[in-house]
Amino acid sequence: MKPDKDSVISMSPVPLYTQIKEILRERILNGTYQAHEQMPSESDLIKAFGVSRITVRQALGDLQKEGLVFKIHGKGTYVSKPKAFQSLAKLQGFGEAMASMGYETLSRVISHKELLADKVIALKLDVAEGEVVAEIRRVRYLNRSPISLDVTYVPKSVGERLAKEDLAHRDIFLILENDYGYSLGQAELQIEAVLADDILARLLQVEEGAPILRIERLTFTADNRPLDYEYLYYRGDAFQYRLRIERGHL
Amino acid sequence: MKPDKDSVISMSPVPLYTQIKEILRERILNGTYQAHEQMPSESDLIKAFGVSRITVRQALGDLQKEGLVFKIHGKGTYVSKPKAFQSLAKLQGFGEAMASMGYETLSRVISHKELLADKVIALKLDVAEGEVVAEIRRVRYLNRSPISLDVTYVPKSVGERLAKEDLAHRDIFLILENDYGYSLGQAELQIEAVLADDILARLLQVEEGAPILRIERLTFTADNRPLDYEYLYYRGDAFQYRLRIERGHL
DNA sequence: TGATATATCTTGTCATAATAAGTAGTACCC
DNA sequence: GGGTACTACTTATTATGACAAGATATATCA
Repeated sequence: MKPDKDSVISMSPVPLYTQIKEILRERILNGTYQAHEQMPSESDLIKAFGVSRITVRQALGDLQKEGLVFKIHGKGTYVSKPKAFQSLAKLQGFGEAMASMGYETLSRVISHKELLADKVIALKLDVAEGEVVAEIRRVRYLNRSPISLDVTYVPKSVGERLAKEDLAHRDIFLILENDYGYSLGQAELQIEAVLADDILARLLQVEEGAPILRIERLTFTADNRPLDYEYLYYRGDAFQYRLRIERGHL
Repeated sequence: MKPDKDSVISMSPVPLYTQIKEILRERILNGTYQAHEQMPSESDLIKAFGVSRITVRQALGDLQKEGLVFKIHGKGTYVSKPKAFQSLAKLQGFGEAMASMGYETLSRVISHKELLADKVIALKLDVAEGEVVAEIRRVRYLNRSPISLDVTYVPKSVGERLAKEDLAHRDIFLILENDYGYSLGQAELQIEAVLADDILARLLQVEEGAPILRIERLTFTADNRPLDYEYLYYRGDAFQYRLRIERGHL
């Protein structure tokens, strides 16, 4: 029944439209579809993948939301300029964001321990002060250069499970979502500029006193419970945080 | 054939799912559907509006993207906590943001001139390279302490009008919206950490080499034309940029 | 009683199909 | 030659129908 054309694995638990989306994303990133004007029409894709229109449209619609393509009514679907002004206020892990732009990242876990929540962490994670929480420190690399130090706090139970995961290659966000079934919702960010102290300087291979982008991020599940509290220290010279925000109407 | 139940105007040029989305949004805002657990099921909405499931799902999906509702597979669709949390990544000027927190701000215009757009500015403001644009430099104070240097680029015509305004006490955003009738839409932000050079150090009364939060902001009107391009240099020790973002699902 | 099975809610995914509407090229008529 | 109408593309919208899968309460059986 299911014509497995073009390497779509229909028995996979991953939705068809997601598989197609990933295939198309790959083709955009590797240049099969060049910027501007490209992309086969919906009916071409229907024939190529042997799926229905609704599936193709959902895949293309998702890519459009991610900013990789845009559509013009009556003309077709086009590949966006790789300009990278994507990530419109989208909550992404570092690895996710880089991977979606075609970069490879690596993390090095420098510590993973349990400690007692202080007042701030208890408040943020909505646990009692003194309760045990997990702290994970990772240095993240992009093209072998250190980019950031991530200090992550999660509830004890989550931390225990994460201890068994391959944090060097996988994003915590993706593990939480795909493996643990958490549905991530909003996040609160707080951004400021600081100077590198000796520890940061050593880990990120910059001079002491170099500019550091310090981001505090509290991530909530879809039902608004805090799940993940992080301090991210980005090298100021190597990373820019881009986002798109809207003027609040409503 | 089209059962115009519940005031859906089927002959309108507005898509059905958009009409339904607006009706549901209205009900969420006016409290017909209260926070958490509410929202009729999809089949209820199908019967109530007399439309197909795909239409209801598109309406709910859009509302989910806007953050007003969230879904739980197998359980239902829920209204997100409204109020305060709704201001996810709201675009506002510095003065606005501070005023809403009860602080008073003051700006000092240190220069206001016209110049020829270089390549970057021309690209951002979507004008021809070499075209005349206005540049406004302001130092912003909070409690008599300098907080930021704002370098603003706007088209020549807007700059000429702004020259007559009281920029010391009024936000450019508010002038554009309230006096000039522009409707502001999205903005693209780019945030990075830099070190203060001698000019910044003098203007912001910090040491040379102090951490500076550098924000590049391109603001669009509601119909997506670039209107205002700014570089904002915030003192790292005196300001934090807070926002709330969402995880893009669907 | 307690564990299991079942029925029935819900949302998620996918197929097929019809009509509308925007775009652009072509053929036709004046 | 130039304007108009037609046609053949495209995406946009909506409908109907089916089955999958998560959640939950109920009923059943050991």
